[in-house]
Amino acid sequence: MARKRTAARSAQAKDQRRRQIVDAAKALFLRKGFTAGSMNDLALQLGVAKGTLYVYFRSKSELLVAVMRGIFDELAEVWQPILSGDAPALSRLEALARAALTLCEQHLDTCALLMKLWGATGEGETFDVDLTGWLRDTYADYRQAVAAIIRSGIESGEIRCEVDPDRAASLFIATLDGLMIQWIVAPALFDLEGCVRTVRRVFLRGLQGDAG
Amino acid sequence: MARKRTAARSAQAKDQRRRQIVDAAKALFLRKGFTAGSMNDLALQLGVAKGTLYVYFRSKSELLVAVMRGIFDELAEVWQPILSGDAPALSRLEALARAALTLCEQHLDTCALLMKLWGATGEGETFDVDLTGWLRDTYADYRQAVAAIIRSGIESGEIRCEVDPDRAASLFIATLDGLMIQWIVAPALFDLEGCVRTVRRVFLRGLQGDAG
Amino acid sequence: MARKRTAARSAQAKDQRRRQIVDAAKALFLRKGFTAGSMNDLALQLGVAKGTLYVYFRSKSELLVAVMRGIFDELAEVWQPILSGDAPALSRLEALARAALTLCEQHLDTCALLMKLWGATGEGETFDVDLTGWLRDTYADYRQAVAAIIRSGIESGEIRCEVDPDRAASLFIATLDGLMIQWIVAPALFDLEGCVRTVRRVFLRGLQGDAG
Amino acid sequence: MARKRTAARSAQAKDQRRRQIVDAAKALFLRKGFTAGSMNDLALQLGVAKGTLYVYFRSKSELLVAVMRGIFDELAEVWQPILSGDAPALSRLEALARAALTLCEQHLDTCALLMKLWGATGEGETFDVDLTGWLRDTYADYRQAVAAIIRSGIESGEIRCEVDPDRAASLFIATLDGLMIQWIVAPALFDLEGCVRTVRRVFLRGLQGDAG
DNA sequence: TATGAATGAGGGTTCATTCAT
DNA sequence: TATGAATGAACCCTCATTCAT
Repeated sequence: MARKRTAARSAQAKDQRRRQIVDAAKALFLRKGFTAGSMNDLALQLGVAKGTLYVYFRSKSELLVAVMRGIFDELAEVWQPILSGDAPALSRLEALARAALTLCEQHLDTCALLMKLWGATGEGETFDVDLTGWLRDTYADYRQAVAAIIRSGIESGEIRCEVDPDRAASLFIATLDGLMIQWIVAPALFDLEGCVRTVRRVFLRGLQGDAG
Repeated sequence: MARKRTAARSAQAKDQRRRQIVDAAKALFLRKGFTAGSMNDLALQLGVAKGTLYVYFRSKSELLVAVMRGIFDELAEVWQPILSGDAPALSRLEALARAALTLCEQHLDTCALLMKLWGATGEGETFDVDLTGWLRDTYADYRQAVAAIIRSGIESGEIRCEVDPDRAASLFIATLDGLMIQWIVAPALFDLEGCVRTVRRVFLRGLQGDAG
Repeated sequence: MARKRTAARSAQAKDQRRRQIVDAAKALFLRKGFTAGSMNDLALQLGVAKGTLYVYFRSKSELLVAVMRGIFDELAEVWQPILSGDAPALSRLEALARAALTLCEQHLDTCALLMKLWGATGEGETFDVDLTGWLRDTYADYRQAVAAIIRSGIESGEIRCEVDPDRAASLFIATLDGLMIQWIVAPALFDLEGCVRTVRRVFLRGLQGDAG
Repeated sequence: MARKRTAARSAQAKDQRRRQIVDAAKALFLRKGFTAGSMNDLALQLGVAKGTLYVYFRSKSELLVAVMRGIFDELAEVWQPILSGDAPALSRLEALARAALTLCEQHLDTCALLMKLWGATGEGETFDVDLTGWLRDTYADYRQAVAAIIRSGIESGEIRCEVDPDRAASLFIATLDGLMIQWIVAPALFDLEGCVRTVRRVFLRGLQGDAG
């Protein structure tokens, strides 16, 4: 019994340590990029020995995967409630846009990192993990979820029936990704509400039935 | 006279060599990314000595700049005629989208490189050149050109007057960038005409006046 | 406790390794000069990996500083007792000369290295450390110490009062440096006692009061 | 006849070119040291192609020899008249010291270069020319010339007979070399007349017969 | 004679990773 | 579990030298 508790506590401690490392790695990769950010830097910043990192992650690549997963988990956290909600389609799309862009605004650094990491994907072609594949699957999941919303909008008459739900979902996500890029390149130029309003007035309006 | 011709021939040869190097660098950076792609690889691929590269480019960064310039020059070549044309606004926007996406389709590698390089921008201390600034300026130029088209569309009544030209231009470019990303991540899923059609049916339709 | 002992042993081992590297660097720089002697050579000679050197010294320059410090420490070890002794001035000066020249004789290689390193000082942009300044200060220290001896000799009547202690100290050190140079250039021609005798018969005699 | 004149003119032009290169090399080696100063720099500074340098000098080492020869030639120019003059021994020695130190003062940079080059002597052990040997011979020549003066001073009774002319000559030259070193290390501290006066008051006084 | 593109060995330095402790 | 010394391959870049023109 005592043994078990100890083990549990230990497992918990290990998890916490892992998280600390991932957080530090996130900050490091953001500052320096994946290739340029070194395990040495990371160890120094964490105040542990270089070898310790390899107790928790088998390689630098594995660490990269953990960091990316963390980023997409954050997005999932804010999107999931909206995706599984039952509001009208157009307002759910607007909510998704607002949620994604809010996340950008709050964690512009994280978004920048996403771009950096994504540029690193496939780099050196020797990753232990298929990052590109994982990214593709993640994108597909989101597209399907958005397409489902659009499809429901078409059924309810909110959205014109000639719209192809899958393609429109792609376009929707593409728009958000593209806005994120611009935000990163020129942070000063953007404001959340302006973007959301334009998405509503142009994109969502484009989806809308003529009666709308 | 013979001297002059020789010099001219030599200058031409040098130019050609430069171009060869840039092309090879483009391919290399695409495959491996900027940081991971080494000058050694590049020399090997070109079948020249490492030192030769430094006869043509003072540093790896300078090579990167040349590569990026080349990419944007390609885009400019297809966009410029459309931007300076006098077709109706909506059809010009559609033409821009088709041109950009066609370029993506034809040079998916180049697009991927663009993303990679962009992720690398600012990575690792400093570049010899302010790449980020240059990228930001280039984006701004394109945004203004698109905004001008939209503005003319509003004047001609093609586009609804409540649309903010600058924001809509941002959205337009963002959409294209975002589509490019998806294309890179999952090349199999996309087709040019489908994308253009969706841009027309959703985005452009969203811009259109009610009369359209 | 065991931990502590281990740490102590480790620190000691590290110190020893450092010393090994400095010694090997001394030998290398002597043979090839600072710029021409490479870290590669050094590693090969020590039988360690190139990277190992950078565990102990951050850069080649830092290694150079360590080497120079070592050389001057040797000199300080033999001069200090004489400088702080209380023998008559002239015999102390003779002792200093003999000590310095003996060191030259025993470590002709070290002397040659000193000259080489000194020539390298200021060579090639910048060192991490102000070697030239350090060298200048070290020289100044010795000059002052010698001047103090001469001054005491003047007070005791051993040395003529019209001698300028500071200038004479300079001349004394210059003579020793110059002899060192000749020794290095033509090792076969010199013998310790001959030099010391000539210093006594000419230089010290020149300092002496007429009564001497 | 015309042929001959042309050849003469050409030879003259070649000589002039050689001198230009040596001068530029002197300046370059002074600034950067021998190893760090590159043929590229040199060509750039001269405004000629890299290959041109190899028309006049077979290698970098040969250039070094030319530079060193030039430096010693300057010294020879001021010493020769004194050496072959017939003034009293002590005043000739003083004249030599003044001449050498004046040269130092006027061309401190050249002296510094001498030290640098000298440090480079034997560096890499792959010189095409035996620089060390040449330097040793040059020193020997000067020592013999000075010894001859001292010997004549002994004969005339100016200098005490127990002085060993060869050793004293060594000491004399050593003193001048050592002063040069100090001058280079701390230029601010030295003045010509002070040095000469001290040489006279201490060194030459030490040589002098008791009657002096 | 003069050129300058090309070379390729070698420069100092970094870094992910391993392993004995 | 945690360490950190050691590794060695790879990094970008420099440079004396050559040779076809």
